[in-house]
Amino acid sequence: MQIDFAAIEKKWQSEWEKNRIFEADPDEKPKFFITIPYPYLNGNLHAGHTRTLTIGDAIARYMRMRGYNVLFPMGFHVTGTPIIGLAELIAKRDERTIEVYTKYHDVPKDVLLGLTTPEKIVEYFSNEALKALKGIGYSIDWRRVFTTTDEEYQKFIEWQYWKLKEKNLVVKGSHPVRYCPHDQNPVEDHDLLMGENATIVEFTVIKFYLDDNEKIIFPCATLRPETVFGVTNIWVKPTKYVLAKVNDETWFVSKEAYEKLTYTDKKVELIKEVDAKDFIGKFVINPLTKNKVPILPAEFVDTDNATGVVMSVPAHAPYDYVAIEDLKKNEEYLKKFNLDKSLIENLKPIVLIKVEDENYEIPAKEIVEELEIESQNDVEKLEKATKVLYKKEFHKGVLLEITGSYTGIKVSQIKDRLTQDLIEMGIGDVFYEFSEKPVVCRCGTKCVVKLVKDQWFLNYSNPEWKKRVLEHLESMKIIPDYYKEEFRNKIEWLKDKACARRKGLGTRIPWDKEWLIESLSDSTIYMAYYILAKYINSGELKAENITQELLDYVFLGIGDVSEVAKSSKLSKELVERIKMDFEYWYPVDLRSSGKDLVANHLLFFLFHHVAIFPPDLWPRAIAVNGYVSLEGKKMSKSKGPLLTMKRAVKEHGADVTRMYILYAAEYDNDADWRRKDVEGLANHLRRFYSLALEYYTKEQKQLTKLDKWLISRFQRAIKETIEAMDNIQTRRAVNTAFFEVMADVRWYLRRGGENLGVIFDDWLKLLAPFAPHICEELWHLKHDTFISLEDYPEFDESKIDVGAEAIEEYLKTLIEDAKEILKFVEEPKEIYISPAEEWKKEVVNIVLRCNNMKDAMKEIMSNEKFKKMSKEVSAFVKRAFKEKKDGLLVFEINEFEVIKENIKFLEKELGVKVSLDSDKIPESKKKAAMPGKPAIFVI
RNA sequence: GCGGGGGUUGCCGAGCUAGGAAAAGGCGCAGGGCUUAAGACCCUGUCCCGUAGGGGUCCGCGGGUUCAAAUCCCGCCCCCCGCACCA
Repeated sequence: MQIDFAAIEKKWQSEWEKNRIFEADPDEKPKFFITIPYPYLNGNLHAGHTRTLTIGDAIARYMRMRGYNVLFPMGFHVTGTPIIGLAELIAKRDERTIEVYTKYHDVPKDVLLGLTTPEKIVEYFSNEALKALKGIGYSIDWRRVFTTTDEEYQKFIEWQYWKLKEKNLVVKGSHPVRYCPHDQNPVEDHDLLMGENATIVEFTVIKFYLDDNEKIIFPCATLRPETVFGVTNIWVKPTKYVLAKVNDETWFVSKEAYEKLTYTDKKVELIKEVDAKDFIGKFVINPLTKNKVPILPAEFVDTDNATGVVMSVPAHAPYDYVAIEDLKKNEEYLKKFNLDKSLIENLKPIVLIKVEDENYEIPAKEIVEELEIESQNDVEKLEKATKVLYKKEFHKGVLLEITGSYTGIKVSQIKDRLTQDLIEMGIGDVFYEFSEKPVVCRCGTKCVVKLVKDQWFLNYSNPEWKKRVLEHLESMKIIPDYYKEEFRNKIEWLKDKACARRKGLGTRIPWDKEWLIESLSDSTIYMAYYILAKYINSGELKAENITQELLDYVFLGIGDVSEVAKSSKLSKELVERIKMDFEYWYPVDLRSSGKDLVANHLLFFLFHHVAIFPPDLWPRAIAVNGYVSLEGKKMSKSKGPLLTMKRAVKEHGADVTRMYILYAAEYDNDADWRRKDVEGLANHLRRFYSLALEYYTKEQKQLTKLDKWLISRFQRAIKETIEAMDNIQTRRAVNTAFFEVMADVRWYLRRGGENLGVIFDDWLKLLAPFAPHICEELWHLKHDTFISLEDYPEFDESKIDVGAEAIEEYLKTLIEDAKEILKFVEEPKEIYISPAEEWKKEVVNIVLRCNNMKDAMKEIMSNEKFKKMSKEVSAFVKRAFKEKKDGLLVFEINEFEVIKENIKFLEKELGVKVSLDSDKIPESKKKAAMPGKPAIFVI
């Protein structure tokens, strides 16, 4: 049947808008404030947005029908660099960009070419987004829309930053970034030619002093500073190094290290190039133990890794152990450096870590021997030995007495503490290095780690702040629940975040105007801004009115109305009204978002709320959903493929698009958009529509047992749908409310049901959150209210009819069994059916007697005749217990009567004459009968 | 490496925290019905064997507990995602 989805959708969208039914203001009902992260507008809204937003809208509509006053607002995010980047690419007529934006974002080429400034892009895409969001029928309160570059919004952001500053949560500091010396810019992943997987690792530098010249420092770099207690010597590569002035010290480092140091916050100056050979054989002092140890040559030293000077810990480092053994064996090499063999022979490994349950003499020695490592050239095995040993010691190792005050500390917990101590003592430092190399910029230049100085940071590492966030997390609802653990881990992992930028759209840091506030940091508590936005859009509130005092008062209750009104040049009444709005709507009851925002936005969302607002205004719940792929392929905004929201709606209709995306996947699972499946769903909806036309307005007849079955089954669907929606399981909800009910409807019609209309009022309501337009249209066949504002159906236990359900179940199995038998009979003439009353009583009695299935099964299974059919019996007993729990043991149904009453139906289904004459059934067949499974005999 | 999730029938996916028949629902495929026809719709089948409702196999792999395990316990293999200054 042809249905003009588009016309129906347009009609109701305009009705909703005209009647302002989604504009939410405080009232006496309980409130529900749901927000979805505003989309970033460097392109059109796509299927990914569609998923997150449709889930949000379905929840909003559901909660509204459940009796809540629901606020579902939306804004647009445009701060940051990508929009500027896009404007530049369009201005440059970048071919790839033009292709992607015309082909995938559906921007007409002539329009696209005009989008050469960030402002034009923002204007264009926000208009498009608005059209898309309205065209899919989201129940958004559009009076509150805004864009993050609005002057008023910037006032709000400034306020937020002042609050953080007051609490000392924005601090100055330095941080290491990947940096391209040629471009003189930090590099992001997509700017890299090589080394995308490299991370920045922090080496601890320990300053060994040259014995005969205390001014020269050998800065040994290590990832395991605790091994400083086991140093027997230090290694340098026999090649050219340099002496450099680093701050006020003289360091001996590799040439590469010198280069790298120039990008740090240290003052660095080259003194001269030196030959490492001139230092080999000399001694340095271990600054912590004061031990005097020799400088020795080693070929394995990589001058391009950290300082190019390393400590040797033969007890715990396989490389060091082997290198020393190599030296002992190679007299010629020793001679070359004028080294005395006895010096080497006297190097005794110093063990400083004990691994629980193991009794190694010298761990490195043992593993080297175990793996039969011959020399330091055996790199592959050495890497393996190192990895195995380090891992074991890191996880299970404990420091021995030799480490003095660190005795007993776990290796896994020592690094940061010891490094900190060393720095405080003036004998330590840190050196940042890439975890893998090379790291090369797109321009071909090798990247370095640069320490950006004097930057503003959000002090997320602040333990007090973290603690409060963690505590709040425990009281929140996180959906799905295992993401709570994920959040816990991420909160602990979160470090200080640089929050200032040179480039991009955004708000300037109010006390340091040369910096822009980084765009993730300006979108943390903006849900509060939706309250203001209504008044801003109505013209009652202007940028100049939005003073610090006003926001302090509205959001935090600080200050006095009269003064606030005066300073903000607003009426007292308006100030109070805004404040009351805020107090009514806040906190956010649910933030529903894509899973990509867990480790960033959602985290910051929590941190900033905890920092700025009192505990009763902290968010209550977070829900996380997965991505959408297209025909199995990952979508990409910048490369394609991409399906825009508008296109999906245009091609398939809003309701089909919504329902498909809600049904395609649950929670954080990814959904796949498959055109064929979408069309299949459209058919289902058409079928639903025509069923409604046929039965909804039809006059009802007297209710039969079958009708009661339908009603009973439908009650179960209501219950499960509500349960699913309360858990934000839209897939389960649609599956139940639509597909499973549909399956029951099919059976109902097949059984000759005529009163399908009895469930339709409720069925339409049940489906309204998912397919609101169609439901609204059909609802109006009989009503003149908005279904969107009706009460959601409630589970009514009194309508459950276990007896009716048992009958239909019974008939289904009976038909199934009979058909199974009929397969084997060539020309069936008649089928005899006879219930097994005796066995049934026996089993039912046991079930009634026993408290649980386990005991019942034990008893039943002790009977040989049941044991033979353990599968069938257990199934029956399981059902019996379920029914027993539901209050009635429906297997009390009179099978004989049921068959008798439905004999016509059975004959129609089976295509043969059905008879209830048990005398005609041979004993052998009667034996196969079970409770609920009558004896069947075909002639 | 660390952390989170997961491996179920041709596919997508329930079920797995309360152990109880090859295991919901959707898709696909095959056959049949309806229809002038197509589409839609309805029915049946879709692990293997079977001329009586049965038997066998089965939920990543290997063990164990139990009358009974996809579900509980132990060991192993494999896959996906995050690890940041980017929205």
